[in-house]
Amino acid sequence: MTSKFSSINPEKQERILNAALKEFALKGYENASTNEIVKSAGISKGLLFHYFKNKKELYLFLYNHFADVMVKEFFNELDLSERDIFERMKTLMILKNKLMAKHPEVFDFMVAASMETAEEVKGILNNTNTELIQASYSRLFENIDMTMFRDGIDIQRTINIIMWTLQGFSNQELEKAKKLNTGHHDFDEAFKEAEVYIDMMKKAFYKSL
Amino acid sequence: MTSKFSSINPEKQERILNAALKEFALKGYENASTNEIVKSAGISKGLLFHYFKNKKELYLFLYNHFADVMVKEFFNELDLSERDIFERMKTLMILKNKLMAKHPEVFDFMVAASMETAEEVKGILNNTNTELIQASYSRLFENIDMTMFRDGIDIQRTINIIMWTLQGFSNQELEKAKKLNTGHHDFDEAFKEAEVYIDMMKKAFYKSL
Amino acid sequence: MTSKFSSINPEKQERILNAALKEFALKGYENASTNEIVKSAGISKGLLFHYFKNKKELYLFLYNHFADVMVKEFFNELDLSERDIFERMKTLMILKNKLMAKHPEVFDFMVAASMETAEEVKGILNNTNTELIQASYSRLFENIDMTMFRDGIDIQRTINIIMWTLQGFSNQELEKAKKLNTGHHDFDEAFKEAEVYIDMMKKAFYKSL
Amino acid sequence: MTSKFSSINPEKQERILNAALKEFALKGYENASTNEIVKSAGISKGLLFHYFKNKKELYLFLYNHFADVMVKEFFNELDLSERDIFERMKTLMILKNKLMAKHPEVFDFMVAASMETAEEVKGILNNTNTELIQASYSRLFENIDMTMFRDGIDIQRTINIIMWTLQGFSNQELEKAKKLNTGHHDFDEAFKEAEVYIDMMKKAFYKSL
DNA sequence: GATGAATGAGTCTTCATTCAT
DNA sequence: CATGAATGAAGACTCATTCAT
Repeated sequence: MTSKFSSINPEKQERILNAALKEFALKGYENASTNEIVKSAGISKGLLFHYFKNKKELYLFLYNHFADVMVKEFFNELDLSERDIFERMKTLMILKNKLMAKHPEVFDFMVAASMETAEEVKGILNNTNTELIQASYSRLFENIDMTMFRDGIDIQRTINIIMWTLQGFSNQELEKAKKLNTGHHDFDEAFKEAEVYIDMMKKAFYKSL
Repeated sequence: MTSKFSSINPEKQERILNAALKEFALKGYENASTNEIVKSAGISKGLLFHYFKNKKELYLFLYNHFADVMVKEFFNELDLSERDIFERMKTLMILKNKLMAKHPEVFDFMVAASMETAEEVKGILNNTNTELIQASYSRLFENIDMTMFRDGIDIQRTINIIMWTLQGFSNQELEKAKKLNTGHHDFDEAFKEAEVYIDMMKKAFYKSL
Repeated sequence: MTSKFSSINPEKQERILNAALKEFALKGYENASTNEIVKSAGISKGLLFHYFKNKKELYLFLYNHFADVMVKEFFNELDLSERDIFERMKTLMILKNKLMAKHPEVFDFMVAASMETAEEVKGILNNTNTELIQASYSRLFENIDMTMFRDGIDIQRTINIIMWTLQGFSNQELEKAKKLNTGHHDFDEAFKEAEVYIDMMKKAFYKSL
Repeated sequence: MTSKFSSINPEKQERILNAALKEFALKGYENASTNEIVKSAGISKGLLFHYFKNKKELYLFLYNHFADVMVKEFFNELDLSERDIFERMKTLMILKNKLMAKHPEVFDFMVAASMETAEEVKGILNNTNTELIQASYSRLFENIDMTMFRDGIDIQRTINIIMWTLQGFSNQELEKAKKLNTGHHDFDEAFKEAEVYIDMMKKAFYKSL
């Protein structure tokens, strides 16, 4: 079914994908209008349903497509040879920010999708969702240098604390940015602040030199 | 406009509020049907729009009403005389669980509301949202005993680490529960696990005895 | 669901019923357009679906309604005290012709309905169909005078021959009328011709005087 | 227009014809989907409309084609040298049953076509219809032995009575079979029953020996 | 206050037909 | 010959909102 779509003019593909992405990101699955999508993609009503047999299939295709795109771009740039967990997390946060700045609508869409409540789409999404995310997440903590942690410490749980802390911080910054909704807020300051947290956690969980 | 509603038979008020709560929690703002609401509230179409000039106003009223109810019930039961931050956070988590068990639909609604993507409602909600949440959040960390923390430590940021960690843990447990969707999962075990994290953080951030 | 419809302005009821009747008779179930129905009934799109929850329910209501009307009108006027089978069949044919002249669209609709192939509607229709028709048909042959038939003749099968013959004749005349589609063709002649067949059958199956 | 079609690979012709036959028989004219036809015929959309300028022409071609096929097969096997009307009618009924068993889809299609309500197709069909049927029907009663009938009897009308009776009986059996929708019902019994009617009519209309 | 009939723009989806390749 | 991308009108049905009663 999707082969039809994959084999057409890439420029048109992109137009359709972007139109759908924006509409779904903005309005959610149920409320998004296929009418709006075709209008802003500049194609006819019939054509959309020639490519995707219904709204749901379009949505799922979008989700898989962009999840793929983002995950690939992410791991392409992520340096997994860095074995210090904090360095790794720092580059990870920077990378995430770069991607968000580069494809903000894709991020909006993925976030909206992961919160999607529409019955029709919820189940299927969660499955694909977790597969991808679990596969990806586990890679983030592969091959970490454990020798740096204090002796006797519970490393697995410590990693969790580190992760939750950095996530919490990251979300806080995001919220701030959204509130100001000045397109770009001061990333440098945010990273300095992140370093402070990292230092606090190093002091707490790493062997003291 | 809402004065009309406030001055009617409280039993009918509740019927309407509950009908709307369920419908919005289940289907989200856009997809919720005023038809279903009036049917399950046992009132006429016209009457609903006599009380609330449109769907949006009804939604906002609901949100404010139940946010109020929950926050009040929360702080009613929360013991702010306990000055040890970990004890406070522990009772806070327990309280949250109790409230979720007692009013699951209200929680569903509030969560759904905070994730609401519908344009019409998103903006306004966030405003009200943050006012309440900021007012509430700041109270949670009032009058904490700072003397327990290691000397020279950055207390404000340490509190953040503690909070983010416990939130992260809490969310993880919620996700697990959702995935199993057995009505109730093993809370005792979860609390034991929480204590492990708390002990780790005490060791890291409190003065060693 | 139908109570809504039954309780409105009878003049409007009739407008809707007639509009739907014509559309369904002309185009069949699947091809009939609810758009056309509302347009020719002079009501809004929403209103039709306020009365009938979908096209199918409207169709079924129509069918039951007009089957009822026709059967009632039919048996109201049919004289079941006449015990001679040929006299009875003659009056029956006359009556059928009168009804067809009086409500031609209803007849078109009922005939079309009984031939309806649309899956959605076929099953349900056949049930109601046969109940009504069996109940009606059996009454047509109640209390016939059997003493007129030749001795030793198989009366039940003879009645079948009579019925099939008169039906065959009736259909032939209908076909002729349709082909000429002059609104009215010469009924008198047709009845004289019917009498000829009746006389032939009397000679064949009745005792000779 | 049809010359294009007639001059292509016969195997492909048959594939297209059968695909269309099935679709039209199953869904009726309006509801049949040219999409389904091309899919199940394994040809492209454009090609179908290259052969037949539109859906209607395809339908009409099908109808004429299969009417021809059936009529030819019918008269091929029908023995017109048998001059006794009842023997002729008996073999005719048997033949009809054999053809129905051999080409059920064709019969379904022809029956559905003769009941077709779609405006576009109704008129044209009836014309073609009657030409064929009249030409065929008249042959069925050619060269019948009139000497068997009672003296003074109206032979033309008697033949009608015989025909209508046997048609009526045949339809009744078909209805029964449909109601039971066991693929095959007891034909032997049906033929015995037919013989009973035939004997009754012989007694009534033939010279007594 | 209370009712529910009425509206009509909007929803997704289908379909015969055309035409550039 | 043959393809299948492209069209857009039409399909059934929904829904928040209004208003006469």
